[in-house]
Amino acid sequence: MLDLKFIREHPDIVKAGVAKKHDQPDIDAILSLDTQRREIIREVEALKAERNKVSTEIGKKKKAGESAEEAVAAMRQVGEKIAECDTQLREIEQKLQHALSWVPNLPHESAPVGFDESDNVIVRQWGEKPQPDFKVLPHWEIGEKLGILDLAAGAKVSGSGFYVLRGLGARLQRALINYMLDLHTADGYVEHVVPYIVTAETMFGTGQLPKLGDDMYHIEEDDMYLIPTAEVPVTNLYKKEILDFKQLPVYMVAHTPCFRREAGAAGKDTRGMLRVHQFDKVELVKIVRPETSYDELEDLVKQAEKVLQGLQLPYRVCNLATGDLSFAAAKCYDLELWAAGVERWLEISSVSNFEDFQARRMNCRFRDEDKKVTFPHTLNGSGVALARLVAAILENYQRADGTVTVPEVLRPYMDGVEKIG
RNA sequence: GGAGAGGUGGCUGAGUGGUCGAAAGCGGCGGUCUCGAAAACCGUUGUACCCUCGCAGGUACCCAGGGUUCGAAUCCCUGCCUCUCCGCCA
Repeated sequence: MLDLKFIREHPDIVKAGVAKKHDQPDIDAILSLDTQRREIIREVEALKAERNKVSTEIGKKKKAGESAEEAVAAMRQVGEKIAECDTQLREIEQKLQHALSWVPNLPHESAPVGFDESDNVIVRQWGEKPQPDFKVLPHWEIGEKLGILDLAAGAKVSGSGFYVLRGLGARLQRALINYMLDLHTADGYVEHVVPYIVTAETMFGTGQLPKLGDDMYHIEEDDMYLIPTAEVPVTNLYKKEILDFKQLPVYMVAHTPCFRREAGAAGKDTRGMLRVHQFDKVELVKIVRPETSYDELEDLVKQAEKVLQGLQLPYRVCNLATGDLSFAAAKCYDLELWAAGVERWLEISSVSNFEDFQARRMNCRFRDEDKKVTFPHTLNGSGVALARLVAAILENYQRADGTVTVPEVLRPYMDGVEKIG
């Protein structure tokens, strides 16, 4: 959520910012509602001040045994007027809140202005694409051959878009999870186990609601949502809190499944495990002082890169164009992993700075050295997403004889197994 | 799921429908004292919004939302959460 005061004082900046994101919320409507709101507040507060004053006097008179009929009658009328104004005010504030909740975060100046992903800027690339002298099979083929990936079984149980890992395939995923959690916790991120089902309010806090409601699984009976990312429960751990500045920065990590309806993605990546309704992810979340957030963002990207470097997987870092930024993000780097079988760069991590956008929605604040209460900045990054990572390993570590080498860092997590098949 | 109890400021905990944003204690902060610290003493100690250049004002908030009333932390209704007991269950 943007600061209403900021919108009021800098409507042109806001309009230009949302335009860069190719969104068109009605900023003028917000400004007009804000004006109306303040007018009514002034009116109703003056009435309330009067009522409070006179009511106190009535109390005193009654105590003294005097009659106060006139004042009571007058205040009854004032009370009616107050009720009217309050109703009006509530309506306006609801409208304002609604309008405000649909305004995206503004992009940071260092995000390249552009329409979509084709305008993303490649910042750096790490590692060499493997140059195999044989035909590398896509992960779904090698996975099925080795008996470690069963897409048909996933479809049988849950329909398309679900996968089953078996034997060393399942073991490989578990090894990856442990490897990543160990890596991050060693660097100071505190491990968490969090709920996978959250309330609508929680979804609002990180900005998934109201705009992205269609992409999530909703449990109607309880009005609860399956999390699309651990970012949601982990960041919201701090909603409605006032932190002490000494508690910052907060570094957290959690492994969770992620559930996505992928509405609107029909027909894309239908094969394999590149776009599925459920996948696991290790997520990093930071809550930091505003003035440090862009340094923290760079560090967070490096933290995610560390995972891929450890696995010796070639990747590149992209600075997302404004038009490709998500609703809540001010700046975002994507990590894209090269997959030798499908011969594509796979988006495997998204590392974003939300500035105070989420904090304001969650009402998470901190008290600084001068006791001033302000919003911290929140960041998160995948460290990293699993299904695609497993896919990329099956492809990049594939050998001509149809076996797959286990990346060295994972062997301690797999009883020393060096290859699958 | 059933029965009961309860939700008050950072914490503990008081609060007859009127002067209560709320006693008291603890904690925190500032000061006096001290070489320094502890103790003691004094002072201070919520958030949001409206208004103002600032000072000063004003409004709201005692889990949340409604209601009764001239006036609600206090009375009524609904919801949520916590605790205890029972049932069910990994």
